[in-house]
Amino acid sequence: MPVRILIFEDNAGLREGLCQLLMLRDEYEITGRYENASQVITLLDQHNPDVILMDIEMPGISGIEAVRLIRTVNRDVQIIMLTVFDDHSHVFDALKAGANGYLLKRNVSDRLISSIGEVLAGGAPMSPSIARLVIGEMQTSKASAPYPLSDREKQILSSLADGNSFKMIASDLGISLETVRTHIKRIYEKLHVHSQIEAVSKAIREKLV
Amino acid sequence: MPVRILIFEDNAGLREGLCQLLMLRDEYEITGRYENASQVITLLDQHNPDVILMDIEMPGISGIEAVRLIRTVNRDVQIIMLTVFDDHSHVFDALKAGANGYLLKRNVSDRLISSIGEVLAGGAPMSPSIARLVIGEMQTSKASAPYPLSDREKQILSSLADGNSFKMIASDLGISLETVRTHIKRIYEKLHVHSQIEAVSKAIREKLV
DNA sequence: ATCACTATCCCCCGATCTGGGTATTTCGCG
DNA sequence: CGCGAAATACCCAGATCGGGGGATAGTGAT
Repeated sequence: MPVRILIFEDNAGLREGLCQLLMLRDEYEITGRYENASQVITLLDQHNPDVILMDIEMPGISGIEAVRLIRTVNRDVQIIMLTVFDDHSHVFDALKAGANGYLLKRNVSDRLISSIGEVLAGGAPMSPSIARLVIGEMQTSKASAPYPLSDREKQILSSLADGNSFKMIASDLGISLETVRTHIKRIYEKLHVHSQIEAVSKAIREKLV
Repeated sequence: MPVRILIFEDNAGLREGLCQLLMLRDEYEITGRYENASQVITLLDQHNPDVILMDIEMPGISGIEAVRLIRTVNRDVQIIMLTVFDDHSHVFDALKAGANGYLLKRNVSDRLISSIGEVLAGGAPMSPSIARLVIGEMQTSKASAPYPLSDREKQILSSLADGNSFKMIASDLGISLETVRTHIKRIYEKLHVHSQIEAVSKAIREKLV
């Protein structure tokens, strides 16, 4: 059985180019090609594709909106974004919406075939710069601030961040309320903050908890 | 100038295999190969590599620890993890520590060469299952619970999360303190929380702000 | 024209937190 | 052995917050 592919791409030249490229191989079947995604849900039912190639910028609804729509009714079809945008927000919005891969158009010619194979094998094909962007996201967590909090202080801070009052923390840890307060005061000094909110917000954002 | 490669891998067989594979190509130069990373900083200085292949499980210090150490002194060398572990915590710890790529040993034979090229070109080579894990991470920021906060409420919540007191929020927005309090009460109801801390912690973690 | 929702404002009271102190014990380090 | 860091505990005064009321006004949908 050939792999069923559905294409959404508003640029007619590129759209036909993609089709040509894929039709060279008989393991692929283009079940449909459209210049916008306004009927995406209906078309999804009609064609029941294995893979969708989705442009982002199209007249009517955007490719990212389309992905969101698709994911409300179908978690299985593999979606590869195919676009010129390599900025942070397009990439993350698309991935959060539920895309499985993200290819820049300039990489399409040499990576499309392998990417379709990869996405069907449970992978997440991405252009190199996109992959770097994605892992860069998780690396931002670190570095900046090695606050010298003691173990006890970290423990109390994280309990505080879970929404516990001083009283609750005290009884959780089996120590006096006043002791909790003393720890909290030192935490404030070390973090250069003056309230629970600031401490918790700083702690969460800088990944101390 | 050949690409200078440094290898840390405790399994002698695999280590030699990697060398054989790379030495087939004269654009690569193995400047060193070691069975543990205990001298990693010294060796880094000595060899000044372009790419490091790093196992995770080694006697002495782990590959992840080694990456952390390397990143304290060098942001430029490209590091590819080479390991059998494909679980969430190994992968994320390694990437957070500063690795640029993550290959499973079972994919090494067919992807090593292309991965080295990719990492040098500013990409982030990953085994397919790893890539899927990574993008799965950002999709967990699930849209499942879109709390129906009004615009004003979101604004106030995010100001609160920045560490502002009710008083500060009131004067920032040019409204009365009591109005801020009313909004806050409604936010608590909608979020099912009972304090600033809980609200802010929930807001940040579910990234409503 | 009524309903639901939003944004605005006010009061009260008790609980909680903040900032300023002081003090004891334990533990590791030189 | 003395020193500092960490953990423990207490007191007080004033600010802030949480939960309970009630109130007016505008907007958009039905």
